[in-house]
Amino acid sequence: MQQDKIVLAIVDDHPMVIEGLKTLLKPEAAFYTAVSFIKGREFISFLSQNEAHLVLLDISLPDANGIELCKEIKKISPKTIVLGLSNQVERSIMLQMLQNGASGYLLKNVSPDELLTCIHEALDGRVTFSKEAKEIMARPSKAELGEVASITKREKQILQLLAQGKTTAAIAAELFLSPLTVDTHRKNLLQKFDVKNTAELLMAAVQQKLLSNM
Amino acid sequence: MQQDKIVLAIVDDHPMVIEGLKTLLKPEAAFYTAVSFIKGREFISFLSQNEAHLVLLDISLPDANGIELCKEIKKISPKTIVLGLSNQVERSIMLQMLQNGASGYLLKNVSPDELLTCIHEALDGRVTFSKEAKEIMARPSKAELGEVASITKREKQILQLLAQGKTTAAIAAELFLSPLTVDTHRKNLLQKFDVKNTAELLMAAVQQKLLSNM
DNA sequence: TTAAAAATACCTAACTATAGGTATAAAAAA
DNA sequence: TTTTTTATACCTATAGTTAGGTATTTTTAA
Repeated sequence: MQQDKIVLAIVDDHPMVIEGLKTLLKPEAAFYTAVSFIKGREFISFLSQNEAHLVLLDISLPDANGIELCKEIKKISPKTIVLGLSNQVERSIMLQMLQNGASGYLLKNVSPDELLTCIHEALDGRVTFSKEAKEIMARPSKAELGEVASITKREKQILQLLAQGKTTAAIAAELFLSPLTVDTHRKNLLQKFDVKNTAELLMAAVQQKLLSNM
Repeated sequence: MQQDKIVLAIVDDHPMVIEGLKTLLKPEAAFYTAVSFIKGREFISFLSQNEAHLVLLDISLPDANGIELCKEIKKISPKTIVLGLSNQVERSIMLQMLQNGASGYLLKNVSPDELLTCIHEALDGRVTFSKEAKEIMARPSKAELGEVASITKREKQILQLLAQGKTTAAIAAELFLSPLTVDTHRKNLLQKFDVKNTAELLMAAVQQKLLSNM
């Protein structure tokens, strides 16, 4: 009773990672057909004509934002299971991935066993994380799954000015606002990013590339 | 005329990268014996008892600083050729690696062909870079062209902790220093970078790529 | 082996950010 | 059109940073 193989896509700009994943998947090669893509957009093209059951999606691709890509994938093919794959250990990125429909998140130091376990779990419809990713997710945090940092225009603007070392008062003067208003925005940013001061806020913003592209 | 195989070591905490590299090396398996290590220290132990002709050394290992590790390797076994391997595109890291005796640097998006070419070149005694790494080496950074604040080890350490949102008191506790000392270091940093607060300091540090590696 | 640089530690006072609220009007979404 | 989100503004306290220093010891480089 031979059923069709599961189509497993790998999207990663590093050939060695692709090869590594393929090798780690070999023990179960009987069940999977692996296809791989260096570019995020290539996979989107593929997906519009073909089917993929599960995709291991690198978050930091040169030609696309992994988080946006995940959203796009789920829009084109809602049944495709997405597992985020990255070196990035930011909890907020993981949360954003889940919000955009991902079924889990693996850090690139995943062990061979974990990799296969996570793929099984994801194919069974469960949400899954690699060991280290799980630890990060377990970390206590105010930000719940529903309220992930999506910042408003005004907040982005204030973030930018904070990054220039400006004080609340200076920002207020520049934007013709009350310093108290600026303070409120800053406090909201701290809450959204789940950080406790401006320094940490800016580093989080840098990591999420919120400061470079405006 | 069968000569002994070249011992090629891979030091990387990601099993998938190790597998990927091994797969990419397969075409020339006749010439190489590949050994791999998840931990930097494991390789150091190995090296004290065995020989390795070339090592592909991941720069960002959890248990060791790649740059320091490179220095250590060259001390134990000066003949071992070290090729840095990383996702990190910081020119300063590459330069530090070379200073510590590395024969080149590969970014993890290296293509299969490049990988083999670079290994050949390194074994021939030449200094070698992957395509993208070469590009980065070719353009001197802003940092090197101009006004770079030269900061001390201690200052770098404190900068890193400030980037984690830690307060003077917290940093002092972590480093077993007086808060007043930490404060002095922070003040010196502000002066060196010619900025007026921690937020601006961190952004300047990010721009000069002083925070990504330690 | 000196001189310079780095790391250490202290002081006072002023300034700024952070925590934990509340509240209202104007835009956007549902 | 109602509901939700965004942007606005305020309050009280406390915690933490910044601006001016000075000064000793320990390392590193010349």
